[in-house]
Amino acid sequence: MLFARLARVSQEIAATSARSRKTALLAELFRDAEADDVPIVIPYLAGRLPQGRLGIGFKLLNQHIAPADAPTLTVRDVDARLTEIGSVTGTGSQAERGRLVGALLAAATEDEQRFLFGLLTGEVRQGALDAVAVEGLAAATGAPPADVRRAVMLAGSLQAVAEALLAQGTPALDRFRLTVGRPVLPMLAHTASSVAEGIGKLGSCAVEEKLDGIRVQVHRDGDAVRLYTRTLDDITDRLPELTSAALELKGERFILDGEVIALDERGRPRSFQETAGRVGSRTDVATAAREVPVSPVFFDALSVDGSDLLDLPFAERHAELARLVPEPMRVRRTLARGPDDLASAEEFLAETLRRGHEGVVLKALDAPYSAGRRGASWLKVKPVHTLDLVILAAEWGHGRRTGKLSNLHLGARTPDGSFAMLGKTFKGMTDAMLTWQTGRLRELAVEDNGWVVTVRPELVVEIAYDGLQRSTRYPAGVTLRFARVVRYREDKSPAEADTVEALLAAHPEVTR
DNA sequence: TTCCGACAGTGGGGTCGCAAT
DNA sequence: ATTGCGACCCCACTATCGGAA
Repeated sequence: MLFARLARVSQEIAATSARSRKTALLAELFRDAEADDVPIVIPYLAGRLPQGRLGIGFKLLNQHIAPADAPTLTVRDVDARLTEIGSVTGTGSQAERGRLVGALLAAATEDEQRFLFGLLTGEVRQGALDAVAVEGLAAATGAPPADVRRAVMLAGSLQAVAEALLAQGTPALDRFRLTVGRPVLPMLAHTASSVAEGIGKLGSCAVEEKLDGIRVQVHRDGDAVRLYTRTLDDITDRLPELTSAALELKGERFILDGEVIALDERGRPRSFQETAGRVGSRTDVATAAREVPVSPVFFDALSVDGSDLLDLPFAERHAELARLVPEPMRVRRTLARGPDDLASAEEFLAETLRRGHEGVVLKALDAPYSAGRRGASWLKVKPVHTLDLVILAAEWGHGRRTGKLSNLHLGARTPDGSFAMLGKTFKGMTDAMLTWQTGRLRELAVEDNGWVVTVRPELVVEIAYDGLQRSTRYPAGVTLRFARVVRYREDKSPAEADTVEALLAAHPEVTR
């Protein structure tokens, strides 16, 4: 199959907003793909590269090579060239990669260049990624979409399912079963603004501590233990204490879902940065493990002794978990049997926060484990802080925000009357707000370098954030975690904005 | 007809580790 | 030795489509 066809279809998908049409376009293309093309076409049209890391960044792509007049590249040509580029290592490899990328671009037409650029920068922007590709795959083969979706969750990848399905048809889906040692996409949670709202939606539910660590899926088959992250990366070698913990459990074969977190000697959580640094350390695991030991805390069981628990209600899965895992290694929890238990659930949240944790997750007791989905049966509740900050600058947006000032630089007052930047945010604005702030900020502009527009610090905005964390990037030594805009405060002057001092005082644990 | 679940898009900060300088 | 940068961790929020109610 010609690469140009993918480029054209991707463009057509991007041009329509109807998901049904996107699905139909993908299905037509999948049907026409030869067996050897499938492993390439599927990820490309889901906006991903099968090779993963290639060492090709914006710089290498931005060479302005004259495009070819006529399409000649096949998808297999492109794949082979990218594999070659990814395999170049050693001294001068960046220059060699640049040459190879240039040659590839020169062989591509203008449309193909554009699609390549999107693929390599992860910005395909066609409004269709894995989920729509799954729909297209179902349409192309006549398989029920729900069955395809489930197979993808259990395989942990679209790729494997697509190849089997296109080669062998619907019966191939039966091969994708929950298997110890093969990771499945984890179930995710929605947000609720309060415990009351969450209980209102779920009714009878478990209220569990939300730990600020790294999600981990633990597989044990006899003496073999494997650990996987949320994106199914294998991190077994980095966390030997988790392997030991899994081997101490009574069961021989199981899959557990939980969180790994670094706790201090009093059992209080260390900062997320410390936990993340530990989990990310690969080169000297022994030293890292000595300095920042981590603990597993489990909250779900997906498989025990060969039986698949995914479709069981959470209450039953948890009973299995409790049989297998002793209490200290399970997440703290309480039960709320509906709105009558609201007070005790709120007290549980308060106690959780006193213990230094992030918040709670409410989980419907009757819900199955919806692998890979952000199901509505798990709702996280975290306290939200707000500040009134001053806009110091704004950055021009990309994609659908092109031409709009999008990413705001936020500052807090300092004792000398100037403002210290605390971070940026692009979240929380509606389209109307984007339009309004673009106009307003241009009135306040003192400089525009084409990327950042610096403004007079006169506009006050109310910002919500989840907490404060240490930073080496910003002058106050701290930055806001997950900052988002709540509303503009044109009724407030910059002199009424919040101060760095007050912010630090509100989060003493960060600077201590 | 209205409501709401699921998706894609738009990026944020930090950390690690590799490659280039 | 330092620096640049990609890949992963954590993540919130809005717009939109299309099926459910």
